[in-house]
Amino acid sequence: MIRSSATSSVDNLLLLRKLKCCQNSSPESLQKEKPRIMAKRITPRSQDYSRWYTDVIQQAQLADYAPVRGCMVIRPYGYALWENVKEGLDRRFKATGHENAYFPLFIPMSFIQKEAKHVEGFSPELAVVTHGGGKKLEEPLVVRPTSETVIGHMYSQWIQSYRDLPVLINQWANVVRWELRTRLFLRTMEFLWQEGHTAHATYEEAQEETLRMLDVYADFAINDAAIPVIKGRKSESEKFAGAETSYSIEAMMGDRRALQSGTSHNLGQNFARAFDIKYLDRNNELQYCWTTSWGVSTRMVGAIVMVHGDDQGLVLPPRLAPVQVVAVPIWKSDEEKRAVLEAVEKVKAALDDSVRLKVDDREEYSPGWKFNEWELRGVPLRIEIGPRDVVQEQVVLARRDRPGRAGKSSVPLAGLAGAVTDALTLIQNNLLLRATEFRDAHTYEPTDYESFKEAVTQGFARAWWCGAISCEDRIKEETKSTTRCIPFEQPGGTGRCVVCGGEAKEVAIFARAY
RNA sequence: CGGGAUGUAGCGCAGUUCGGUCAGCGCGCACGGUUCGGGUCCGUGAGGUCGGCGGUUCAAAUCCGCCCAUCCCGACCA
Repeated sequence: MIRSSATSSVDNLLLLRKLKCCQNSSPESLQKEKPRIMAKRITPRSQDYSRWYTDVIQQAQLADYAPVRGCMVIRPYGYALWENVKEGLDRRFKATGHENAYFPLFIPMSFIQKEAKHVEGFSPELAVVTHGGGKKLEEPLVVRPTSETVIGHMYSQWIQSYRDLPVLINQWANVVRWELRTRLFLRTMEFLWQEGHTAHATYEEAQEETLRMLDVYADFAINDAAIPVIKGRKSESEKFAGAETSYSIEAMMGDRRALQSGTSHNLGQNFARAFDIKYLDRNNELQYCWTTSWGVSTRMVGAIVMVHGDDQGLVLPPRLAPVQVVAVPIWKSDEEKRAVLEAVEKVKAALDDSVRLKVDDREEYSPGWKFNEWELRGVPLRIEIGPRDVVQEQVVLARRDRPGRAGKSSVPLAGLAGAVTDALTLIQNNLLLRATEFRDAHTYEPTDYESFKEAVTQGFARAWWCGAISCEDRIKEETKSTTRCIPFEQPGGTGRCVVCGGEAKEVAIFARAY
């Protein structure tokens, strides 16, 4: 995964805190403010985006900070979301011929050191176990930051012949990278992910696999997560440590910064040579395998939060939402209660098979309170059922993607299931449309360096680049933005490098990134 | 590792300048009532070795020293 200098608006944050102190100490503001609202309020995105992000995650109960620095606890609601992400990906992996397996958490230190670029890239962020059972270990064990090495080691034993190829294995696991600056879901010291590892007889097959899995990621992101992504190749300086070529899907977050949301690597024969992964071909000649690896992590959850969320909280795409529909009954008298709950039973019967439905019949909270709560938690569709609805044999549907009255409509109880699935489809499509429009509205095509510098403060810059590292470095140094990827979709022809004016054969996407 | 800041109830904070009813407020939580179509309102109550250790003092949340933790900036980052 690619990371780059994350300039967050910390100064603002500090300022805010100070401001808040001052307000609190002023006696009149202390008494009359509506403190109840304050307690559950989310910082508006426009005021402080990163604070909004953590507010939403904590208040929606996706995750919480762990007692260990840089680590987080994924709470049941957040884990349910992750499980849906897993399911969507896993289904696609199986459909493309992959099997799941599990490799160990501990990796002998010497393994990591076998591939030169791999060591170089990973050593600064390794967690190393030196003692076990009260004794110093002969050889330190690395807590896996990724598993190319152990898996390569095993592949070298499993693969003898071209008949054994291809090997198509995926594993769902946790990995550890000793990060200095962490953010919930986006970069934590331990995170959950999936890592696919494949071995092939030829470069072409490996390349095909690498691109196939990138397509799988893009398909998932677009169709399940409703996140538009740009597929492309990583620049030399941004590629995976040990890869021949890296590819990624890049998405634009709500603050217009980029987030790499999945990567796929053609590892060439680098790991095959380091781990001796060889096979006999049809001519009885010994050949090195060609391997690939590809991964998507819990970072995807962060992307979902940042792409769709608004100032009321989370907005979850229906395909992935742990709760797709929440029903809130409303009543005053016991009599009404009976009638309303009876209607709720009908709703349940109509929807239970087709959607993930939750009935919130808690009596200790008012309907208004529940509305806010479930909006904060991002439930795509709400059903309100009160006495008036019972009389008219209808319910009120409220769409999360259109807050307030605008998103409400009355539908008859008869045929509710159809109306609900239609609404969910509508919401799913609308989220993707909205995110795509937002991204496109903030994507620029600067042709000179001055406008380029402005563009990367506003969103994505799609610009000609000569491919020189010096130009890339200058951009990074002067604009804090990085090469996100060289998109597959190219205008064709040649242009002038936006930095040096030299001949450029490709355009690249530049942006400030997480 | 360098620079900055913070640590007082589950959460957010006041109190620290000028040591002495300084153990306080709001939210949350528990109980009772009242409300319920967009975060009802009222009452009662539980809850804290003031980050830790040491020092100064008749007296320390408050002053001094050391330590620890967290956050931010920088460095670093497939």
